[in-house]
Amino acid sequence: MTTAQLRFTAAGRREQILSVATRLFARQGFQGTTTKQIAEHAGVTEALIFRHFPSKESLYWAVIQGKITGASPRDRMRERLNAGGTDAETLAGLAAEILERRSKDQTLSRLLLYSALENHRLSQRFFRNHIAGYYDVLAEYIRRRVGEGTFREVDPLLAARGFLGMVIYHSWVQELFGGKRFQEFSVEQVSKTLVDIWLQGMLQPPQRPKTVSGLRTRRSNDGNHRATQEHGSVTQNS
Amino acid sequence: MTTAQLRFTAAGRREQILSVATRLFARQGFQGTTTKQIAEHAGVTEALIFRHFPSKESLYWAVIQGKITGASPRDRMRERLNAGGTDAETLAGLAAEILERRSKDQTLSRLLLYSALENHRLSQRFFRNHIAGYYDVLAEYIRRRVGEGTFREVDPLLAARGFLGMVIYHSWVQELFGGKRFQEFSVEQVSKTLVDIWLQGMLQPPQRPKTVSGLRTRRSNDGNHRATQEHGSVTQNS
DNA sequence: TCTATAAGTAAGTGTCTACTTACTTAGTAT
DNA sequence: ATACTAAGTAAGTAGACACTTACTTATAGA
Repeated sequence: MTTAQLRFTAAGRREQILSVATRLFARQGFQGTTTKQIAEHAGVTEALIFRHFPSKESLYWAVIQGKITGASPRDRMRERLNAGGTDAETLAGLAAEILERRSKDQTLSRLLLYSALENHRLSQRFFRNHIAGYYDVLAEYIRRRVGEGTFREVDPLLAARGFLGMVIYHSWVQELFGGKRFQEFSVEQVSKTLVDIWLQGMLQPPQRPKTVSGLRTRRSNDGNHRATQEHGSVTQNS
Repeated sequence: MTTAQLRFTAAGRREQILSVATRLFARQGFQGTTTKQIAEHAGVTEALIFRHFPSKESLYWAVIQGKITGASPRDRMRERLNAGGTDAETLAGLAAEILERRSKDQTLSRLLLYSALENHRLSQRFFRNHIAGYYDVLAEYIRRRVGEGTFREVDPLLAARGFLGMVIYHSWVQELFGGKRFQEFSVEQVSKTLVDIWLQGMLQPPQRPKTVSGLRTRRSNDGNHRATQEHGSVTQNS
C-alpha cells in the first residue's frame, strides 16, 4: 500500500530534482548555482543528484531540454493567428499573452538569457525552438497579408522581429531591469498601444484616388510644424 | 627618464586592471570570472589586484561605475534629435548608430544583461543611466511631436520603448542569440525598415484627423491591393 | 517472512576560490 | 651611494566546489 511515501520512485525524484534545478538555474544561472544548493532545496544529499544525473552540466542540459520540448508556444501562436478576427484583435491578443505569461513566470526568459550569455552549446537550439519559433510563424502571417495587399511590402522577418521586439523588450525592461519600480502599465494599455503603432505602420496607406501630390492638405494654418504625412517628406522646420 | 617602464604607476595599473576586468566580466559575468583569470590577463599576480581593489565585488562595481559615468549616450542622442532633418532621417540615424555600436562592441550590453540577471544592486542605476537615459530623451521628442499634431496621441514613453525595443531587440537577437548565423541584415536595411514601420505607425493618418480607430481591417478584403510600390515613398508615381 | 533491489546517505577526495601575509625589488630624492 | 617609498610577488589560508566511495535502509514480490 502506498502511504506517506518516504521514498520517491526514481522517475519521481528525477522530476523533482529537475523542477528544483530549473528554478535555481533560472534565478542564478549555471555558474551561480551549486549542486549543494540544489540538493538542499530538493531535501536530499548531493550524492543522490549525481545518481540521477552524471554531472552538473548534464543536469543543466536536461533542464534546457525540458523547456525546449515542453509546451512550444509556436503551435498556440499559429492557432491564434489562424483563428480569425481583425488584425488588431489578433495581434493584441498575442501581445497580451506574451506579456501576461512573462509577468507571471520569468524562469523561461531568464534561462534563455543566461544560456545565451554563458554561451552554452544548447543555447542555439534553445533559441531556435523558442524565439525563432515565434517569429517564423508570425513572419508567415505577415507574408500572407503582404501578398493580399493589406500590409505594405516589407521584409516579413524584420517586421515580425519588430513587433515581437516591441513587446518582449518592454516586458524585459519591466520585469528584468526593474522598470516597474518606476512605472506600471496595464497589459491592455501596452498591447493596445504597441499594436496600434505597429499595425498602422504596416497597413497600406488608405487608397488615395489619383491626386498625386495634392495630398499635402493643410488642416489648420497656425504657421509652423505642418509636417506632412509621408515620412519621405517630413518638413520639420525652416 | 622613462624607458621601457617595467612598473606601472598605481593609477596606470588600476586602469589596466579595470580594462581587463571589464572585458572578462562582460564575457563571463561576475560569477563566471575568477580573480586569478583577471590577474593572468593583466600579467600580474592576484595579490596586486587586491592591493588596488579591496574585493572582487568592489572591482566589479568599479567596472560598472566606469561604464555608467563614461560616455553617456543620452547627450549624443539629444543632440541628434535636435539637429534637424526629417523624422525619418533622424530616427534612421539613431537606429543605425545603436545597431553599429552594438555590433562592434558587445561588452556594454553583456555587462548590463549579466548585472540585471545576477541582480546586482548597482544594476538599477546602471539601467537608469544607460537605458532609461535613451528613452527619456526620445520620449520627450515624441511628446513634442504629439503636441505639434504630427504624431498620434499615444503614451510617449511606450512609443519610445516600442521604437528602441524594435532596434535593440533585433540587435540582441542577431549578436547575442546568434541570429546572424542564419541571416545577416545590413544596418541600413534594418534601420530603414523598422523606422518605416514605427514612423508611419506614429504619424497622424492623412485625411481624417480624429479616427484613431482606423485599424478595423478585416482580413478578407482582397479588393484593394494595387501592386505596391516601395514602402518609403508614395508620392512618386502617377 | 525473507530477500533482492532500488532509494538514499555520511563522510570523504582533490581542486579551485577569494583573499592574506611576509617578503623583494624598482625608482627617486637627498 | 643611501635610504625611503611605492610596485610587485611567492607562498600561503580557510572554505567552497563538483564529484566519489562505501555504506544503510525502505519496500515490493516470492
